[in-house]
Amino acid sequence: MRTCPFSGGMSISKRVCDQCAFQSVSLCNSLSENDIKTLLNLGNVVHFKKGELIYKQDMRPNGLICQLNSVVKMVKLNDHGVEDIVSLHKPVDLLGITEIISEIPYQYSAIALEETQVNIIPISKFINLLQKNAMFSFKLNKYLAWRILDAHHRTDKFTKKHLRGRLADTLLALHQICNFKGETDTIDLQISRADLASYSNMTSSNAIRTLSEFSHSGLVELKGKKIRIVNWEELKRLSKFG
Amino acid sequence: MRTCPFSGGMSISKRVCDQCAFQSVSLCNSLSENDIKTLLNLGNVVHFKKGELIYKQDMRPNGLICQLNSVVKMVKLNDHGVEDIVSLHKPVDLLGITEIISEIPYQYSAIALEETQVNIIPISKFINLLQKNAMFSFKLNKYLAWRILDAHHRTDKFTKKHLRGRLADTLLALHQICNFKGETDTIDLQISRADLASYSNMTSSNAIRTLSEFSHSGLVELKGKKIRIVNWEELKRLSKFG
DNA sequence: CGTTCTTTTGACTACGGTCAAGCCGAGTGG
DNA sequence: CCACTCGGCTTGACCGTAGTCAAAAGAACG
Repeated sequence: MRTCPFSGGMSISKRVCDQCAFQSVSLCNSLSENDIKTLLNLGNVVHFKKGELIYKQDMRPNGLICQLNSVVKMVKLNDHGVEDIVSLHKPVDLLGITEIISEIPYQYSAIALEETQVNIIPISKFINLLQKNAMFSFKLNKYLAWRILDAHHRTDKFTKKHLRGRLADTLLALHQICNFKGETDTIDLQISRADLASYSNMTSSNAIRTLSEFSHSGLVELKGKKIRIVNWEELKRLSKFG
Repeated sequence: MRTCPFSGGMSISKRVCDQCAFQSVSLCNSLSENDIKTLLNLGNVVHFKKGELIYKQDMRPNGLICQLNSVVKMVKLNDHGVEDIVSLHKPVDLLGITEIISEIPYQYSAIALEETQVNIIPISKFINLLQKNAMFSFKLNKYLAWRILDAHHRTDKFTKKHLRGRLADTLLALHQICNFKGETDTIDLQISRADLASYSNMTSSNAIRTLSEFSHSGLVELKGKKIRIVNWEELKRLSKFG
């Protein structure tokens, strides 16, 4: 089993990346350990507290963020001034890379869900690396291609599935996002029901309703914000179509 | 005004690419004329008739398709065995590049809407170019980044807009797709109402209903498959939110 | 222990999907 | 030249999924 051994360019711990779902694109699928080291050597480490804003929508990027420890959520202001959750990122991943490469302002805000460190790589150094190192650039193409496939998956999720399917999909995705902590069946993320809902593109009323439906039919067990997946098979079946 | 002067590596005609909407990603935004020439020199030209299948979903790619002349539609089989339209591509564009880079089977089928020529580049030659030429690889990163942004736009279209907004968005996109022919206000594409509907993620009943609503309120004029956009401002307003 | 925010549940509403019938237009044959 | 047929287009009536709104219960914070 391939491993993705990074944590902040400080200490090197093991993180299993082969479990990465389609939905949680990992840098480790395309970049080698040395590639990531090369990248991290260009930047410096910055500390963020729980709930802190890493960068803000509409601002111009001034550094590529390499997320090293905890889960980061991407949010976007909707027409009603509410922040919709767009995606969740687990370590190791690159934040804001699309905007940097396209030379546009951030499309989303990035928020650390837990206390975390990130590595910030100056844009010029990153671009220089890409323009000089064909193999690195090639691997980044692979990473971006996966992000495209992931985006298509997301569209399919929202256009082809009903409440139950979307929520099941979300739960499986959340599990993939936070399973790097070693927990097996339990989703333990500090996200509200409203976040859960907007990640599934539904109202929180419906997310809660559907979740309690899952709970009553023995698919999951709810303990506050913690969700334990009981019936994996049925949940996967629902996420395919239900 | 920048121009994108390609047609099949055979004769060189002018195609304006600066008009490219966000929705109709063009290769010319990221690759230079010389880059595209370099690419085309690796492959050979193949001719396709109107309605002909360029490649089929679930098959393994055996060449990168560079689309040179006419509009190509991407379709995906849905659960009911019907082909949903996923995207439309105008020249010059690369088809199946995501699958080739990710080394997976085609996610969609590609169909030529009109008689056309494509340039087919052997995968090994293409990969070799990427791995050797850092600058080319870098520019392809830009292209893929645009595709990611485009995919996000698509998700937004489907999750945040109602029938009218989605259809307005589709009409503006279709115009961008086929305006390379020189027509100014008219969308002249050989696609059925059902295609129009599935491109807008709605039933054909609703696409037709909404289209005739647009027609009655003077937004568009319908002449068979041809759609002439009359009230651009209102259509753009609707596509933002309606 | 009260204030405030989040979660939960219920009743109502509306957007959009389903289904079916009628219409139009192109191609075919009498 | 005019029925006839067949496929896509159009419209209407009905229904189901999911959004809105509100009220109450619970959790978190000082």
